[in-house]
Parts: sequence; structure tokens; C-alpha cells
Amino acid sequence: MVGRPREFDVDEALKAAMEAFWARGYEATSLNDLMAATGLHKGSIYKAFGDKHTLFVTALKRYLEEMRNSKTEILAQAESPLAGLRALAHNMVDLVDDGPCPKGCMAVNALVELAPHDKEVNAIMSDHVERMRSAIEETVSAGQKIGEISRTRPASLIAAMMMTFVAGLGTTMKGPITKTQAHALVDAQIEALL
Amino acid sequence: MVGRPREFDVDEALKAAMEAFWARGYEATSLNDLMAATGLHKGSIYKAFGDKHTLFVTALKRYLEEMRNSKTEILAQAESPLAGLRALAHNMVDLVDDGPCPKGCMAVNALVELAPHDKEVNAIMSDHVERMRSAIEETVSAGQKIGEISRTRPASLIAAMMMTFVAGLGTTMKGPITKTQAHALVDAQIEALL
DNA sequence: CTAATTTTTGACCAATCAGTAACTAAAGGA
DNA sequence: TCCTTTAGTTACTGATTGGTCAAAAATTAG
Repeated sequence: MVGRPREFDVDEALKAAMEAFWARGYEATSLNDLMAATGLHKGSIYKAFGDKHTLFVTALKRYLEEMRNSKTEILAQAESPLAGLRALAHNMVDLVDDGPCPKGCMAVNALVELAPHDKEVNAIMSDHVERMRSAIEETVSAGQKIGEISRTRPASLIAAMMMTFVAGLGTTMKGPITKTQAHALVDAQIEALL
Repeated sequence: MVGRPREFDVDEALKAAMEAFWARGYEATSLNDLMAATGLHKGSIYKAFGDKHTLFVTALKRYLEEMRNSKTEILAQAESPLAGLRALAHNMVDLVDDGPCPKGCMAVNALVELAPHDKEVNAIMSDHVERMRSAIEETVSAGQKIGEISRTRPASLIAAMMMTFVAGLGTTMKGPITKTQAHALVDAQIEALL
């Protein structure tokens, strides 16, 4: 037996919910907001995704996966490890501020709003941060191997510095700074890490 | 006419409210939480501080002022401009992670949670960020004057990089990182900026 | 066509939200 | 002492919160 077919695309709805959470955060996004964003009724949301927290976690996972794929591709397509790192950071600037009301980076938002109090989000974020950090560390190592990046600092340290810097961008770009300034900041920081 | 005297210390209550907002953010802190934190009844809170948003703004202003005073003192008491900047960043690590559940930096929290949507908070934070940035820029300039910091980068750029880095600390320290690692990160970043 | 199954829909729920108003308590001034 | 003023206390408000439920609608199998 098949039953009545879904009238909406689950992934589209999840993406819409993700963007709502991304823009306003977990607490400030009500079920009414989610209904408006997805175009679904309450019951459909609960049937398809479970309760609000589960939906948030699912949306966050989707965001993180998308972001990792995007960043991995950027690193892979770059002409060199260093060029990859540079492109990755510049990409962050564009991601974070995509209009008049910067949503920031959903990972940074979740880390700040929920990580200290929400065990599940904390675990997800810890995993994500470690994956990103180690991907960057590998790239830095590769850059050091071909002499593009100095060996004066261990690759793991440079990776951690990059992570902190990029997280900082996710924060400061919600304040008074232009994209132009942010891009200049990226260039200066990368140069400082060489 | 004087009327019945207050039974509580307004500044103590404000500090308690500030710490509640600091720990949980604006949306997640309910009036019940504020009542529990301050030990006051609803009516007293409204009479003394106005509505929730006004109380948050007042608490945030208090936090920012305290933080600016503290940072200014750190810079003033340091043996040199560079030592001051170093101390300032290390101080941030201790401020942000002061126990098992890191509250982070209330300024970073407010920037991430509210700046894009809350005009008043946005204005307050813009002012604060600019003040901090320019204080750091002056210190960097002083350091360059006595030859402690290289002139290869303009002081304004180094200041912006410092701000981004420190904001990044406020974020990443809500995730998987130890204070020891964070302090090492500070040393490395400062060295990279020289 | 009917039965079985699943989704959609909208009404409904208790709890909590921020905020208010009315009453009581405590002080000083006349 | 009595009046005015301010603070403390508590009951209450209407709105919104996240979440449930039962009935209607849509599909396939038999």
C-alpha cells in the first residue's frame, strides 16, 4: 500500500527551514515562521521532520554537509594549496554577507547560540570543526611541502589560526564592516600566516 | 516626598540580569529566568528597568563599558604596547571560558544573535566595535613608533585583524578547544602580526 | 467499488510568553 | 496622625509558544 503521495519536495522544505533558522537563529524562529518559510502546515512539518529541535538539527547537518562539500571543492579546484586556502577564506566573506541583512555563517551562529547548552548541537559542531580543521591542516601541509607556505609554524597551528580567523569573519561581518574591507582582511591574514 | 525605599541594589540586579543574558542570550532568557537571576518580582523589574528589551540593552551597555574599562586598563598597565596587546588577547581567553559552560563574550553573542535584526543593538555594537578597534589601532601605532611592531602593515589593518581574531576566539571557544590551546593560538597570532 | 494507507488540513491543547493593574507595605512631610 | 509617594506583591491579561489529534482527501491494492 502506498497511500497519499507527498505534495511537497522534502529537500526543498528542509532547505527553506534551514534558511529560516540560518537567518534568525533557533530560539527566534517559531513554528509559524517555519510554516511560512516552507509553505507547509504544522502537521506536515511534524510528520516529515519531527519536532522543532530535530528539524533544526537536520537543517544544521544539511548546512554543514553542503558547506564541507563546497569548501572541499574549492580546495580541490584551486591551482595550489595556498590559492585554495585563499579562495576558501574569500568565499567565506561572500557567504556570510549576501545582502542587506547578513545571515552570517550558520555554523558560527549555532556555535554561539547553542553549543554551550545543547549537547546534540555541541557534538555535531565539534565533529564539524574538527573535520574542517584537519582538511585545512592537510592543505597547509601540502603547501609547506611545495614550499608555498613557511615551515616555521606547524601546519596544525596554522590550521587552527585559520579556523579562528574565519570564525571571526562570521562574527565581525554582522557588525560594521564592508565586504571590501573584509576581503582586504583576508589577504592580510593569509599573508601573515605564510 | 521620598516614598518607600528600594529593598535591592539596582546595580547588583542589573549585573545579575546581565549574566543571565550573557549565558543564555536574549531570546532564550525569559522573564522568569530574569526574576530567578535577580531575585526580584516581575513588577519590580519593570518598574526599575522597563521592558525586557530595554533591560537587555542596559545590561549590554553595562557589559561593554566594563569591558572597555578593563581592556583600557590592561593596555595602560602593560610594559609596552605589544605586551598590552598580548595581554589583552590572553585576557579574552580567560573571560570567554570561565567554567564548564563557556558564556563566551557577551559582545560577540549579541553581535551574532541580534545585530542583523535589532537596530538599537546594531548601533550600540557598531559604536563599541569602532571604539575598541581604534584603541587597538593607537596601541599598534605606538608599538610601531618604538619599533616593537613592524611597519609593513598599516596600524589600522593590524587592528582590524586583531579584532577579527579576538571575535573568532569568542566563537571557537564555545566549541572543542582548551584554554591552553587558545593561549597558544594567541601567541602565534600576535607573532604573525609583527 | 471498497478497503487500506498515508498526507493534508485546521481545530484544538496546555504551557509559557511578555506585560499590566490593583492592592498592600513602607517611608517622609505636614 | 494622615497624606502623598514610591516599592513590593500577586493575580491577571491576551497573545504566542511548541505540539497533538481527528477528520478529510488522495492514492493503490484487491
